[in-house]
Amino acid sequence: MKSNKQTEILEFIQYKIENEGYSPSIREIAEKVNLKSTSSVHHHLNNLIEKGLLSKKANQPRTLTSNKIITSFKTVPIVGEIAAGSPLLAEENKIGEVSVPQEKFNQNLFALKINGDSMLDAGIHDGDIVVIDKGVEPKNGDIGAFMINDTEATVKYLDTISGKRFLIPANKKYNNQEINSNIQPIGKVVSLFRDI
Amino acid sequence: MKSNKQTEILEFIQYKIENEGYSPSIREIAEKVNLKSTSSVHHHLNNLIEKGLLSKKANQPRTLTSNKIITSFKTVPIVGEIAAGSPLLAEENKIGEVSVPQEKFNQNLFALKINGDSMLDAGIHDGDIVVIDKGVEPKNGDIGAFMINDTEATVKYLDTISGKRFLIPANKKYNNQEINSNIQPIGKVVSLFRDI
DNA sequence: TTTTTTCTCGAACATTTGTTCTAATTTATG
DNA sequence: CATAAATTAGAACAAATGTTCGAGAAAAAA
Repeated sequence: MKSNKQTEILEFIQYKIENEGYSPSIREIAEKVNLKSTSSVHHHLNNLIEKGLLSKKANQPRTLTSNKIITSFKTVPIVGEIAAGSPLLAEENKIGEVSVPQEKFNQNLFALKINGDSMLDAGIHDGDIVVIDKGVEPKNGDIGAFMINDTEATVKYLDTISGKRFLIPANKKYNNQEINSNIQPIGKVVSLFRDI
Repeated sequence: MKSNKQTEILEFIQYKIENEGYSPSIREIAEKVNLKSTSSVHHHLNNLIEKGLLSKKANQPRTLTSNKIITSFKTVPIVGEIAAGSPLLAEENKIGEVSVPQEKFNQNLFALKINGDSMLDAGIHDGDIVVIDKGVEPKNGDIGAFMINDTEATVKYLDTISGKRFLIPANKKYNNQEINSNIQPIGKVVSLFRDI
């Protein structure tokens, strides 16, 4: 009962773009939603654009784009958790790609493939892919990625215990590691992907 | 002997579609690749279409589509883990969308938002999104999604214990549940997404 | 009811665009 | 070199499209 003309139009545009690969024309929209005049559609389109749901180029046919939250994706490189010697993000260390929604994409993202079970109790398994934002410095309680001795990348909790800062694994099999000058934060872990 | 101009055109079209959301016009292509005449572009486009690299609708502006396989992502609907009464995949129960790589996409995928900690020891947390393949029946040892009494959807391990089949949570706080006629398998859990 | 707002229609117009044709130019081929 | 093929240019045209305007119809508000 909630489907008014504008959501009908919006859905048709999205359907058309997704399935045909290009935007419908105003006349195609008019026919689809049973409007006899192109100006009626035009009116609704302007309304949808004002609401921020659509974009279009003036005077250019079939340039409607939906501002749906999840429209496009960007790929970020995946590197292995342990990089020996060479720079972590060097092209040689790239082992794949993972995609993240555009809305959370920025130039500071990359992904790390987890090696081992040191974060098991945080629900991060061996082989999982975590996405790291290099632009966000991990704070106490955060899960972050850290570079150790410029040779090894690792993912751990960060926290302060009696005045000292530690890398804290989420697995009792491993010990805390106090942060010293050999440990540099890379960024904060922001999402996780797993193939089961 | 492949024309450099044509790959230039093809790449511009793909770039434009990916970044602007719609196809370029012939004149826009001409300007971009330094051709002074629309007919020159027209000629190359027909050539690319003949090679099967492009498609377009006759006499319709900006309807070029690239036949490259990299549309790469499809969205699958997310529903909440507990759906009371109404069909699980009904439009009203949809609470979002998640994207999966095209190579693993098929019509049988949907996503479920995890509610609760019953699979905590399997690294599946409250709020995680799991992707389910309805076309794959979960086998012993698999993590599957199941419908209970046609009213509740749940994610559990499936396994056989002394001849009987059970839904097995990954958390000692919860008990196994023997499978009876009220429990129907929905599909197998194939991937997991988490925002941290 | 009256008034106001929203929606719709029809027509006309200007722009953008795809298409076609011929000829010039360049590039390959013998 | 001469010839053929491919590429490009220019112009003109027809079609598709977005835009605007005025007026009527429908719905909502007062």
